[in-house]
Amino acid sequence: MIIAMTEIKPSADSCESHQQSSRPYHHGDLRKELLCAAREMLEDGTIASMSLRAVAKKVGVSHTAPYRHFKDKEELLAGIAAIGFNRLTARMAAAVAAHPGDPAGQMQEAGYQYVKLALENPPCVQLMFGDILPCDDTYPELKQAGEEAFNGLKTIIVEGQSLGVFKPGDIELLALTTWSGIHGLTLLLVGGNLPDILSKDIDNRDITFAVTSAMLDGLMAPPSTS
Amino acid sequence: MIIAMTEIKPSADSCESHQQSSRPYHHGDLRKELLCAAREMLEDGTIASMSLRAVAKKVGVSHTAPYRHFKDKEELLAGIAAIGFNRLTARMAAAVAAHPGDPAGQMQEAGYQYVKLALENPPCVQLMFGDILPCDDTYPELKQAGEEAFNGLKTIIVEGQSLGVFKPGDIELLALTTWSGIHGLTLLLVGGNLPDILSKDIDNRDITFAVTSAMLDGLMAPPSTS
DNA sequence: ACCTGAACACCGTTCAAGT
DNA sequence: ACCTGAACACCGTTCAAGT
Repeated sequence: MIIAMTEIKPSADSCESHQQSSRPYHHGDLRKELLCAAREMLEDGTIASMSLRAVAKKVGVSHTAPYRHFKDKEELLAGIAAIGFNRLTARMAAAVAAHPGDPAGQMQEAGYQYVKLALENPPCVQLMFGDILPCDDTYPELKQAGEEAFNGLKTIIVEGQSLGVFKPGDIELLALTTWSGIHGLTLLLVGGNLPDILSKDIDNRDITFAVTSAMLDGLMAPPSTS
Repeated sequence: MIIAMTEIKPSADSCESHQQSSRPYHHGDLRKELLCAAREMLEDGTIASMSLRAVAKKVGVSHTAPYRHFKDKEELLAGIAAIGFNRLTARMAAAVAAHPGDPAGQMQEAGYQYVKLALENPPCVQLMFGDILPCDDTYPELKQAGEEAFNGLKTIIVEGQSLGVFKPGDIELLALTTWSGIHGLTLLLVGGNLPDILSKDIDNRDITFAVTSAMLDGLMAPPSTS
């Protein structure tokens, strides 16, 4: 069964203040606070440099308190990755809404949103796709969040096909192809693996649009009509 | 200046035995042995689980000995990543040689070689592209190895254009597009992010060829001639 | 030159104990 | 229920000392 793309959670893009406030012992929602603080720490640093102990200290609890809410450091990381997928899904839906009836435009915009999100928090992307977390049923929330994001992409392709803008063909395969292209570009940009390759004055939006265009049109020359 | 793709080193695909042998104090080439042992440890485990101390123990030296040969754990990791790029370059060159005069076939084969190499040692790919190591001039050997691999791809595109098989257009951009597609597919496969998406009986070779075909042909429907 | 052992400041995780 | 502090087995890294 394919999971339908249901409602898009607003997924509050910001976090409450997590300074150690009034209550000396009981926090309002320590789980969320830890998740949020960890996400922030990830933004400037690596996954390895984000220690559970440091997160606990930032929130103002002892270094063993997180174990009341997460079995593991891994479980915390899985929570962060799930948030990442939810945000991606939300932005893709917004991209679709912004270009009604224009699947190619939707695809370009969705790709750019993907790139932008990734650049805001590269280590989070690493968490979502870097083979760090298990993709099986260990973290159902994570798995479902990932599938919802993929379904968002498939929706664009299905609409493109029904409008006759995209070629007919296996949806899963076409979705995988476009996902691969955008995903690969994103990771190359995030990883900084494109240093001298690109002209200096071209920005990420232009690069993303250029690459998605090339992907949509294909590389092969049209059959000669001679 | 673009660095030309020079000679392909055979880059011995296997390692010498690294059991602690005769010499009690001085090793023949401890640097290489450490690199090799670390690469092997990476194959079954994660980057985090591969500790410098464990590598040293496996080779049979004290846990501080590696510091005679590597400034850092990071420097060791950079050495492993460079080896990965060299192997990729070599396999791409072999893919080109296997399909003379057929750029599309070269591209498909190169893509498959990329996928295959990645699946043999996923954490190594993470090291090569996962934003873990700096891409600047900190590790010149690593940087050059990466550029050589990218040049191998560009070579295919240049030949394809001159034969009229591929569209004309900016080479860097087309190379980036195909690299992104293959790179993204590889990481999705390595990361296990494609669990229920794919039919169970289709193997990686078929998937890779299908995706690269879709990339070469593009997704857009041909302009209607009505 | 090359390697060792002790030492330091960090981890993640467990567990008995406190509120 | 929720949190703490001590304790354990690990890290990476430094440094004086050994061959």
